[in-house]
Amino acid sequence: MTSSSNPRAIIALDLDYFYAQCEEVRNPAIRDKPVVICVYSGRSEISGAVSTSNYPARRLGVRSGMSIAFAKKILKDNASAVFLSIDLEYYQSVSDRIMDILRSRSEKFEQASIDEAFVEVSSQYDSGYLNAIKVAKAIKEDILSSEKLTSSVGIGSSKLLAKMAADSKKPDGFAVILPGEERSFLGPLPVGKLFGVGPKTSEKLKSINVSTIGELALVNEEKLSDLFGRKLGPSLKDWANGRDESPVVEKPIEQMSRIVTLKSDATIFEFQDVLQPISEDLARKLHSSGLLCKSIGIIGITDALKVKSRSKSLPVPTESGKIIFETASELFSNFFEEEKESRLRRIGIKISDLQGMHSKIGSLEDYF
DNA sequence: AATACCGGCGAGT
DNA sequence: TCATACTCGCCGGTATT
Repeated sequence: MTSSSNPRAIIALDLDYFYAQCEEVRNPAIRDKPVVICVYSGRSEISGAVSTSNYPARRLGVRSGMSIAFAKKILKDNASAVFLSIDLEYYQSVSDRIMDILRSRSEKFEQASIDEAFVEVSSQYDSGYLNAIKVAKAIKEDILSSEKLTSSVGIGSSKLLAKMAADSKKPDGFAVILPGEERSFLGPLPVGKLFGVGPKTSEKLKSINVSTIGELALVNEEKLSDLFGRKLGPSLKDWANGRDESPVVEKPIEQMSRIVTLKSDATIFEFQDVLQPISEDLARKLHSSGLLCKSIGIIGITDALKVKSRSKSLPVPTESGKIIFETASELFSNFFEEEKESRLRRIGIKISDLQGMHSKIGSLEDYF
């Protein structure tokens, strides 16, 4: 018995410069001006980082992740530039409305982030993706009419291809990679454009003379495994060849975290006031999702910006803010005992091993 | 020998 | 220039069973 099936038809949707565009919709007067969305850390008047910006700001050199100070410097002669503090709740409410509509209308849907989603329309497959194109255009127009937001969409035979298609034409873009065109689309692109390949991986690939995705596609698999590990190595080769079987499926929440920047770096455990509210926050979020956590961790970012972490799995899953707080406190005390010289700039709590409230896991010994 | 746990790293939005 | 707040996946090492 042989079986064959059509390629999948997947639409990737990406809301353009999402946070900044939400602000443009809320206040149309700032449209066409450089708009910078800032995460102020509270250490000084302007300390903090740029979350994102609109295209006028980007054209002048503003980038995600740069310091607010640097963005202000770049825009210092631009009287019209607008710096706004991030308002995540507002963007989340806009996102929720859009995602709920898409989810309710799709047979297969996956929200990938606050501003990205996949819709699969394989069931009405045609070789020119005419149906997928029609659906994608309808989605774009829906979002434009209901929320006044532009978006970029890509269509391809996998999530990877659809996503990279969407990325290739931004903003307000529309790109289709037909089945069979995968390699010719990917081949000429620099490896850094491949989803999952960031600066570190690019650097390593450069060291073995691989600079394009087409070159990566030809590298010996064992060599990639040696360099990048048994999972990532083979995946890189697959992706570079346009192979990606990952399904369009909504993923359950796996972890939640909260982290804050301290007013000044700390060398001892003295953060009850900081940990208390974020513990309660996490407990509330857990409870509202109907989940329990089985492991609790702390995150610290040192003055040298190195990430430190400690974690502990619990004997019994919890949703208690008190237990989250007490466990995190204990982990921080232990951490500073082990690393007396550490100065922490940012601290946070991560809860993971999330499970449904009524999942029956474990044996009798867990209860007695 | 398999599985679980732990801390670190990399990547993405 | 001076560096946020999240999420996810994977790695190697070690402990547990």
